[in-house]
Amino acid sequence: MHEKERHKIILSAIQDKPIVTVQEMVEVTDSSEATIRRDIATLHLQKKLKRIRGGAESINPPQFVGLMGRPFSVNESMNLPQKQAIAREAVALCDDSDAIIINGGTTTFQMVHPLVTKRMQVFTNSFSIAEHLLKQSKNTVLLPGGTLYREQNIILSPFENDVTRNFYAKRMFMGARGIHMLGVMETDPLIIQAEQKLIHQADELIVLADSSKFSKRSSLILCQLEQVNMVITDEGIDDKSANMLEVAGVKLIVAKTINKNQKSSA
Amino acid sequence: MHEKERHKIILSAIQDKPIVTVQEMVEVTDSSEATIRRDIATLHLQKKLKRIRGGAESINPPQFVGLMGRPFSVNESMNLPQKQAIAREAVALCDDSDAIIINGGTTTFQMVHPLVTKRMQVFTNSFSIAEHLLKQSKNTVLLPGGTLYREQNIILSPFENDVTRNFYAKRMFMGARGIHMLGVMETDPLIIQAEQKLIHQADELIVLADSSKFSKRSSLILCQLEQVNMVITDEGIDDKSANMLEVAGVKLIVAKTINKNQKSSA
DNA sequence: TTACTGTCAATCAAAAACAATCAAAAGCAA
DNA sequence: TTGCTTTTGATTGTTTTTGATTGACAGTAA
Repeated sequence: MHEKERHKIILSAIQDKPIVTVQEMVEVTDSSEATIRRDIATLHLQKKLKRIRGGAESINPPQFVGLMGRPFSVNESMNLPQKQAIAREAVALCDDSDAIIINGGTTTFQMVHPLVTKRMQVFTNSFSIAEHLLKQSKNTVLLPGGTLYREQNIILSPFENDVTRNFYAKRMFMGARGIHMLGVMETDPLIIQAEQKLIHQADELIVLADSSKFSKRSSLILCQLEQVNMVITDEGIDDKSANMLEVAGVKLIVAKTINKNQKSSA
Repeated sequence: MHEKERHKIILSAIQDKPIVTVQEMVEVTDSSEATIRRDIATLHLQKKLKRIRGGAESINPPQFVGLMGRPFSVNESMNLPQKQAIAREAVALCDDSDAIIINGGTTTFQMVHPLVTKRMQVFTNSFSIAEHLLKQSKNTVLLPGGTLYREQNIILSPFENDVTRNFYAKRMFMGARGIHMLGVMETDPLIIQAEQKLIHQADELIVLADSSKFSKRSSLILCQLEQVNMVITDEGIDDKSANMLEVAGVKLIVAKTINKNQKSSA
């Protein structure tokens, strides 16, 4: 992995949560401690972050306090600029007074910020999204009932009788672990269950997935590609994947990442 | 866990309530007493808090932060020590692995703190309680589905089919606006509806009400006194009210506000 | 009184993080 | 390819942080 790439990842991660550790970055970038330390030292000199013992700290107080202060799997804080661009596009599709469903996930979480100025009805099983929308926006927030899972900050319910069935939305926005010819893929069976339940509660199904998701396959199929109305991704998507979506009849929106220092080394 | 993280946790904990103990922080941060003491000593030197025997104290005058950072209404922040004592008694009734229901309210909210060290199943319609328990404790947290009301930080649902019906608890803890011969009283019809739905989901109904509530009457009757199994209040309760409860067959617990050195922590 | 409990400071050893160094690997130009 | 430079990973020993232990002290109960 290139130095620039690592730097991007580190800076992204630090936007999501106030502190990142060297160890976390080692895992994410698959490089050595020494390298990460060098990176952090470099970025510190560039005043992009503050070096602290054990890792790095955001240089300015974070505007978004991260997902409930929980240690957020850093793996998922990758590609943050892409996710933000994708989320912006997603929200751009919505009007005030729309009713939408947002599934919990790191990409969908980025919808929070552009949603702040809206006044919509938002149904979400993400505790984090609910929390932020409640505090920072005037949107109506609805939640399904169930158990709160700390790991994912998500509300899941094994029960069928659920408020979910009483809510019907114009659009449902969903993240994914991978997008493949086989379908939209996820890893966690519980999440699969929750998302499948929600898919039927909206007119349109829109999947938010940064381009890295197209190279990934996961263990479980969430739904067929044909069930998806639209995919929003970033500029990194390859032609083969784009073609695959077209064949499946899925509309594709490519969100442009706003990034001055975008070196197209990929 | 890193020093900075612990410091943040300690400082945030101290904002939630006037004093935190070393033990609490040990459990929350999963580090040793020595480390917490060092942290508190450091923060004391930085004048971020005041070190006291057994823990730390907020440095600025008792600033009640209340539900989700929203300031309490003056009326409700008034009897905070009483409410805390009442809440402590309430939690003292519970064992680990109990399943309980907690209704949203300023008195019941005070149960959060003593609950931090427990490992129970907590069903609550209070977003604030859920939030704090999720972040600061290891309790299992369950939520009903419905709409999030900003005003009260409560989840309310007009629908009958609800996870609520799938949860059955040993005890339900409920606040009240007033306790009167006519019954337990509330003001908000929506809250009445939610609480009535929950009353049937527990073996015992326990009402938490500081003594000022006995002089108050509100507009709506939530339930008859006879439905209540127990009332927990503070030392300010008058004989007439105590007698009224006895006649109705309600067990009464009087929580002692500030005794010599009451450490009723488990 | 004595025994017990909780708090605390001092101390030490283990663990984690670190800086410095060097050799291997990767990149690049001729 | 060779030769040179940059980057990386591993190794070393040093420093910092942490957890556990000890004994001292104060408050409480018997």
